[in-house]
Amino acid sequence: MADVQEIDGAVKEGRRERKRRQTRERIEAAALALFLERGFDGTTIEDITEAADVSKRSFFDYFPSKEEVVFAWQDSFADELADAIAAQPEDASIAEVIEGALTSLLLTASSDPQRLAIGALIRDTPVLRARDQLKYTKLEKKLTEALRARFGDSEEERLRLRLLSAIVVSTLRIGGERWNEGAHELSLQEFAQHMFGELWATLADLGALVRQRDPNR
Amino acid sequence: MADVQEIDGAVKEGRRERKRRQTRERIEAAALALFLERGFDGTTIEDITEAADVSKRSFFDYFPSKEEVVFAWQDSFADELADAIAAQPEDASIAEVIEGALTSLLLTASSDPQRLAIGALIRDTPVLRARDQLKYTKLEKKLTEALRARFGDSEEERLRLRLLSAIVVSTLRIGGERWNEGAHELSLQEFAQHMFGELWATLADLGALVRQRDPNR
DNA sequence: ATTAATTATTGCACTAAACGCAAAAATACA
DNA sequence: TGTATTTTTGCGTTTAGTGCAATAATTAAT
Repeated sequence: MADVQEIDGAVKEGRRERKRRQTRERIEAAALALFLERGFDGTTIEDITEAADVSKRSFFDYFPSKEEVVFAWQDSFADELADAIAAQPEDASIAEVIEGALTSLLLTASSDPQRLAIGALIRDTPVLRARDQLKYTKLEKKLTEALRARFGDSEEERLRLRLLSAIVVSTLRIGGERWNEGAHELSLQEFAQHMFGELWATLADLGALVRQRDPNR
Repeated sequence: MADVQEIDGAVKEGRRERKRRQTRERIEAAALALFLERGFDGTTIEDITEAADVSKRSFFDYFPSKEEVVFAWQDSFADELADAIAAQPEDASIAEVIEGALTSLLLTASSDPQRLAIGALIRDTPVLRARDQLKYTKLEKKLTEALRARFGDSEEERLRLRLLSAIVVSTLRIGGERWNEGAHELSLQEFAQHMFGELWATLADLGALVRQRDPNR
């Protein structure tokens, strides 16, 4: 009764870590399934712990709150962004780097049905929607770091890159809202292209306007 | 015992409305005083209702949650923004309108010690900080509306103005963060001027960059 | 293998937010 | 004055989240 397979498997992960990871995954899976079925507010923590077969108290040993179960995964998105930025061609301009990285990231994310389902869940749950804003904050931070790493980190550039990051993340957010408002004749890729087109055009127009009024900057 | 003064006072506001308003104000005042004294989390709703001398249950008849007491007032900020936009000179460019309106709004807001205190409270209370993000959403919406009212509302312009609003609100947010990071040798007015200067310059640079790569837009 | 030290899991009691409901109090109105 | 309406309250209930101490599982040491 005491002997289990010790043969293959990860050499680094002891029984403790493995079980902990499994339990965490079990809670997460049970929670998401229930959320999608009955809604976030319609699911109590007890429902989750019963489905995952752990005590109510243990839930809080894995997640600090009910909301965190929904958002735990999404830190990875910001990290993927940093990778995507670094993966852009050497000779690309800053605008091209951003557009390229974001587009490829979007296409990847949108092909994951789980993510789409969670996105829908967040969209029609007010509490989650509020919390979701944090995602953009994180994204903005990561983007700023990634741009600094690639395009310089001088004191003068710092604020500029931060503003640029905020602009890009806002575009992403607004694009997301528009996309989810329905009625897309365009593919996601075309849509993204269109959004970036509008963004760059807006910047160019405003830039020209300001330069014209105040030429010596 | 039944006769109270009915002489002067508002003719439109009956005793009912007046008392209700007074109670609401009493709760609000008591809550804010306690929050500032003991912190948001360190204050229970019972503390508030005792100080305001109403039942615990009545609290929820006036405010849907503890947080709302803090944020109830701040809807007015977005409305003031709309007014400030409308009040800008006729011949001002869109950039000038925005910079003018926001600057005057900022100066007004920063001279209200109550607002500053609440701002500080929000800043060092995580729950409130998360909720505070909604302010920017509202601001963005209002700004978009105000700009549309002033600069046209064609289908092509809609997205552009929405992007611009997001950009401006982001600048406001980032500026606020920078300002609160401390060490200001500049006055608030100078600081705002500097932030907008950086914003317009960033837009102009990016605009030029994009036009140069893709001249026919 | 037995024992000792860590770490994970659980049960239980507790605080606090928020909601529903129906009784009681205050106010308006005729 | 009496009656209808609205406000306030008390009470019970649900649920999220915490603290603590006991128990169980795992790892490491002898």
